[in-house]
Amino acid sequence: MAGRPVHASSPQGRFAHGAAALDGRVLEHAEAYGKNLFLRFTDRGDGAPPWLHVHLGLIGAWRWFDSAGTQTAGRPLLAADGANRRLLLQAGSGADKVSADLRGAMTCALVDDAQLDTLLARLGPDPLRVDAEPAGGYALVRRSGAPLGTLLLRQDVVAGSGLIWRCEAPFMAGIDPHRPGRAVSEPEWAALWSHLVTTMTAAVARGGPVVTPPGPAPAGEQRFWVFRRTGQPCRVCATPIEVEPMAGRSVWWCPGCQAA
DNA sequence: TCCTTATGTATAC
DNA sequence: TATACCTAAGGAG
Repeated sequence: MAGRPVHASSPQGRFAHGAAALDGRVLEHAEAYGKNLFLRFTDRGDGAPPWLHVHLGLIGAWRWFDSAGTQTAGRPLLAADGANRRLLLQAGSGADKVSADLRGAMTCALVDDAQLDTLLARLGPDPLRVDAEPAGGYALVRRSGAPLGTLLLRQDVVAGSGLIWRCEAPFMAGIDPHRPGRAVSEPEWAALWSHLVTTMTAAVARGGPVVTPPGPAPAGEQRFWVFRRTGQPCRVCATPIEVEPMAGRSVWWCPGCQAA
């Protein structure tokens, strides 16, 4: 949609004011920082903020449709209806028309440059960005007594990391997620970061879902080293994968491969 | 039809 | 640490 005027509406009504402020403006570009998506729209001179900030949270999703109304991307919606559309963006006309349907997002708001700066200031290095500086994340890790598995959920440590990565990255680096941050060495952090860059980049290239172990996986299948593999044998050493609550959510790890 | 779960985070204790 | 919030799918009854 970039470079084209966009028709915006909020069929659900929850974002009606914002959609009205966006309607008809040209989308200049889209950029992601961690889990946050920012869309910049041209200034129409009416004082409306330039940025649309979207965070999908736990359940949000974008779904894309072509001019015929056929879904072309995003998780299929079985019981399709327009009632829960937070934001509907449409660009082009005739056969070139495309639509993006946003549902269930945790955040969908217009922000100005200052608010954007505030949001970005809370984010640490993003493994998917070439300008990322992982040392900033390590500075927080090395002076924290919190477990690595907890630190890897913090967006100021690694922007974009989440439950999958807080399990998979420690496995790939051979570190027990219970290990306190201050006991993670600089080379170990470098290894964690390298694994995050490689696997997150691969996930984006694949268009998801995420696949961390090397080797072929059937289209649409998710394969992980430890994530949600409670009791199953480790793919490396066959030790049963363990699970336990950490920071209010589950953490999975291999007691055989991951050094305390 | 109801209940649970989901790759997240802000806020109130 | 608990809970609220948003939506949709799958399973139990």
